[in-house]
Amino acid sequence: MGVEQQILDAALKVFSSQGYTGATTRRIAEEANVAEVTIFRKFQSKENLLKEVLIRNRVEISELDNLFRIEVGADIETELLALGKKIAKDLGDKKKDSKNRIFMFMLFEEGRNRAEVSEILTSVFQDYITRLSEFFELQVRKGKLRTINTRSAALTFISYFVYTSLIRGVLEYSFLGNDDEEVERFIDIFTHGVLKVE
Amino acid sequence: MGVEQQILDAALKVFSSQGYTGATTRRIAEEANVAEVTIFRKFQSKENLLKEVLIRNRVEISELDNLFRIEVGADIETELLALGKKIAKDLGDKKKDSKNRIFMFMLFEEGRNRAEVSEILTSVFQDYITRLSEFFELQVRKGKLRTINTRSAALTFISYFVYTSLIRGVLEYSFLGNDDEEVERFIDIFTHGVLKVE
DNA sequence: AATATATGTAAGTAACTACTTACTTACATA
DNA sequence: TATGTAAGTAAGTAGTTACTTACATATATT
Repeated sequence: MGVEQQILDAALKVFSSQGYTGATTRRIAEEANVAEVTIFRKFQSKENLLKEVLIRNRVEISELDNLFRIEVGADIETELLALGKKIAKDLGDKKKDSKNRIFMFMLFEEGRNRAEVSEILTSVFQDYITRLSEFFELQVRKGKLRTINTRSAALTFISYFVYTSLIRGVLEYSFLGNDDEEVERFIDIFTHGVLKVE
Repeated sequence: MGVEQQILDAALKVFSSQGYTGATTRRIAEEANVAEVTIFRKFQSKENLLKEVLIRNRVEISELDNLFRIEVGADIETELLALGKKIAKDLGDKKKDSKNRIFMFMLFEEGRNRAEVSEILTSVFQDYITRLSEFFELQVRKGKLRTINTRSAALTFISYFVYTSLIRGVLEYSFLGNDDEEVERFIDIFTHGVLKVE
């Protein structure tokens, strides 16, 4: 792996856990197993390093495509469940080689003060919502879902997964027990609603 | 207003917008219109100041009580809508004198590294979820809601409001249009589900 | 063998930050 | 009037941080 990539990976990791201000170039260099000066030779400044990390971790449409390529199940609930589990896994994934979505949460804070960050967050969010909306739209046309506002459905869906992933990283001990069971209960509510039908 | 309170208010504001590491005692002093040294005389350290801010902004049970005191509507959907609008308003409120909920979002970041912060977040989260669960539990017993996992319902509900409030503060221009209409669409989905019933 | 390139080591700079110390001013109360 | 208290002013300390400079080393290329 090239030195640039080592640095980018390390930066992603340290920015994620310490935030932009909290992350030091020294710490990033340590994590990347390079000399600190190498960071400046390759990326000029900490600010620019953040930008590069941002650019290279922008969610690729192709990645999203992959996420939405789910097996067509017998019923829509099964399909939604499969999609939900996939998204939950994707968001919670902490493996080094996978794009670290936790990074996004650092960005929520940074985004309030840095226009470039806000811009990227917006585009990622937009991609996700659009993609999900299209999926729901399709299901409505197929007659599997009722005629709802698909963007609102997408937002409801996304909210649950991003938020639970967020709190999982923060709360002392998670009351959210097993991933999959929790997702199943959400999908149940999302599919059928909470209302008692007489 | 006493000097302590001025400092606490300023700290809340600056911590919220800059994060703990990004906030400087100098900036807080400026915002509070006091000399920097006064902060240290009153609160000893920046760390301790954060703790005090945390303690004094802990969501009071009585406040939650107030939030859940909603009018009993004709149907459950109307009640949920009223509750949702109230929560959205509470979370989005940026008035100076109201407890600044944006602060919570800073805490999500800080909570990953600071046990005291995580502890407080956990208890606030727990309070909210418990309170909402009880509300749903009651509605199930009343026969207004079907027999669902009420904690999951609460989590779904909370997720939507916290997440949308989060992105509203970050994203460039909000695609989320009007508050109330967006909430209405969420409540529709939450109540009836997305499934098409034949 | 000569040279260029990529990296490391080490020392340093300028700015900033949390926090301290010493002294001053304003005001309330005894 | 004298004294205590809460606040300000100002200067400073010690540590950290982003970033620079100068020099050394190793490896690949010509």
